[in-house]
Amino acid sequence: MPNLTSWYRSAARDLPWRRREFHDGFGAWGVLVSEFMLQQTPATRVIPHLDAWLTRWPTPAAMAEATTAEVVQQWANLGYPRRALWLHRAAIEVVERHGGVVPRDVDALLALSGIGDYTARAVAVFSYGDRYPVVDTNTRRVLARAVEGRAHPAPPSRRDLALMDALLPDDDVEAALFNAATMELGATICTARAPRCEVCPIAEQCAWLAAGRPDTGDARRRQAAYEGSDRQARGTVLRLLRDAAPDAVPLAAVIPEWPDARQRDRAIDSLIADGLAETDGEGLTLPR
DNA sequence: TATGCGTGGGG
DNA sequence: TCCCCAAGCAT
Repeated sequence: MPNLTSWYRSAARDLPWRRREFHDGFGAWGVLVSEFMLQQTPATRVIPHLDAWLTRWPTPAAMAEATTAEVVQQWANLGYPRRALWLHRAAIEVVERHGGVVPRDVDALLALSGIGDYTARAVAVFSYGDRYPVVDTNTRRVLARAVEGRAHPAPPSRRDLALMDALLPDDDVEAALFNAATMELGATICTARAPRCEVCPIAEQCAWLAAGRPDTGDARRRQAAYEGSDRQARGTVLRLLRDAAPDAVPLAAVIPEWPDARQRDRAIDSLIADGLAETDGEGLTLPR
């Protein structure tokens, strides 16, 4: 798909982590932080937080010195606050195992907390310029459609990596561009809900379009309802702790109005178990 | 392999 | 309005 990278060169969004100054200023640490934030959070929501984060903690060593409470509070409303915990742990591991330098080796990256197949290769490729397949949800959707002729990708698997690897150009720089271009196409043109095939640069090579876009409206596994869920309870408790920090909230004042007291207590217990909260028996706080 | 894990914007 | 889903990861 040779027209994909040429399309990317002209159509790519101007995102902070794609700018030269960003890489010059924050290096692989900046890429790592941005990738953590981008895990399941839209780019437009990440942008306002990224600069503040990196200004406060410009290196892994700086962040390793922070408390969990500070990190969770700075994470604010980005969602999935366990990511803040994992990023903090990863910073500490980078200091302890790698002298404060984000590793280049994919296996070393994979061994860091909160880093999986996507993030490890994203850092290796987008920061260090090495040649690996970078496969995220956008890439998997583009491959499912363009190559396999299906509206939706199968669940993530190692096969995605092999498929993308086979499509990657030999040259490191071109391969990195191809990775980024595929993700960008999925994010902006080949979207999940309303793909804009009319302006797609690889429409002529797309198996799904050639087949008449079968199964366009098929819904996949439904996300569990959020209203009334344990996750909502956890989110509400944690917001309370963030707003109160560094002060503790008396246990009796932790969302006493919550309709399901057992669910509330379950949320508190699970936050403590995750390391996102702690208690002395009287109050609840973000961990010190 | 399937599930749990936040939060908010857009169709 | 409601619902889909978003640069995933750990278990």
